[in-house]
Amino acid sequence: MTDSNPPSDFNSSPDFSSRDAEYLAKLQDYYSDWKSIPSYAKLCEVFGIASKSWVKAILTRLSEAGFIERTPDGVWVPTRQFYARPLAESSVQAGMPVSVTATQGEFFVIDELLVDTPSKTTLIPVRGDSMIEAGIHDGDIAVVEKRNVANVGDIVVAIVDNEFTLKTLDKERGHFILRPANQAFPVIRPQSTLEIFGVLIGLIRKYRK
Amino acid sequence: MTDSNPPSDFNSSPDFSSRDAEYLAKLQDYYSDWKSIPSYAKLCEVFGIASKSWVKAILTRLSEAGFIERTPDGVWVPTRQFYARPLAESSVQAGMPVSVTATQGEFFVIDELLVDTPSKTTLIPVRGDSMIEAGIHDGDIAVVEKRNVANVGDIVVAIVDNEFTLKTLDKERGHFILRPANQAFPVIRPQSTLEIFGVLIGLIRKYRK
DNA sequence: TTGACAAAAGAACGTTCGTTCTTTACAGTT
DNA sequence: AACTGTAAAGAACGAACGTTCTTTTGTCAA
Repeated sequence: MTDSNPPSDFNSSPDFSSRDAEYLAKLQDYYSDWKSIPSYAKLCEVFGIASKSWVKAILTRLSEAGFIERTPDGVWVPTRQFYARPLAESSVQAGMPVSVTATQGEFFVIDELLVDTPSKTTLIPVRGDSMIEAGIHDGDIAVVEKRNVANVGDIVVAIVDNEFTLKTLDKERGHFILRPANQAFPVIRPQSTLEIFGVLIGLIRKYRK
Repeated sequence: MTDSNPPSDFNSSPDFSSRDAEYLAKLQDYYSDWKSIPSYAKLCEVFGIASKSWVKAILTRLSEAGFIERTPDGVWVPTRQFYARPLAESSVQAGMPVSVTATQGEFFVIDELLVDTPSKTTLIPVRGDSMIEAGIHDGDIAVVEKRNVANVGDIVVAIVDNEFTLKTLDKERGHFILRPANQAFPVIRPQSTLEIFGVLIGLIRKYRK
């Protein structure tokens, strides 16, 4: 019974059986705990079987299905697909509703989606409401790429009078200014030079918990 | 010369030398490529040294410094700290500026921060402006946990008349309703039963590129 | 120039690993 | 009851692995 009961609709590798999907789930659980794919002997325990050669056969099929791969040194490692989050094809209309059509689409790893250069990226919690009209709320987490240059229109973390602040960078009569996205707050016109700490490249919000 | 030139200010383990920081960087680079910590022999190449026993000594120190650990089976695995993003202690005041004091604080892995149960979490792009007053913009990515129950006040992805929509769940005279966060849009009062696809647990925004 | 110590190398060894090949168990079909 | 294919088990083996212990190299201070 090969693929008579496919595990899900995002894989159609011919030799990937529904039982393999169970093995994949167990491997994903183990990896989620330990961030490592263990030896064949250990995988016997993880999979609940007793045969190393069968473990190898399973991993080979998981590899052909694109969930894991081997380094040039023969070490099994996960692929993107292994631990990625599915991105639904249908977007939700926050405006008008749209038909429920497609199911599974692309995959994304959130971390990789938001971070280009990890060593230069930092997370900064946002306090206050001065950027609320830009959809940046108190409690949001700003993903900031540290660099001291920015373009007009960028939202930047600037250091003004030795203080951090998050504002939109703009130019007024040849001088850089920092513009809040809240009419209750004043535009900041730095007296001396304007020092840029970094540029906002992403935003994270976590609800409830 | 132990720690005469510390690698950075977020670690003060007594036996963690500045050279160990270089080894850590090389290990992080390798791990970033292969998502795996290889054998001691391979690490000799990675570190540019020739001694397996010295590799072990290095890994032991990295372990004591909290960057890696061993599974019960002896496999080296990274800790959170190994590949985490720093979270600045000072928040940025989107409102009023705050002094620049602290430097490095906690660490977070964005993926783990936003996702509790990977298998039930999906990403859905947001289209339209009906939730804009909740700071949810066109083009944002909704992190949605798939489940069919929700509480009043939750922002939910609901299926109304076979259509997806993102709204705040509310109750009106004993009936569930879906409330937009934009006065230009109408409250949705489902005729039949209201089907919940999932609950919004997070939001991601990516600026520019 | 000797001593002391850290950094690194090297050798030796028992264990574990992945691989290959052969064999068994089981279910469905004829 | 025999056939067929899949799923799994098991044995055997050389290579690779981690560990431990000993030795060398380099550097600074006395």
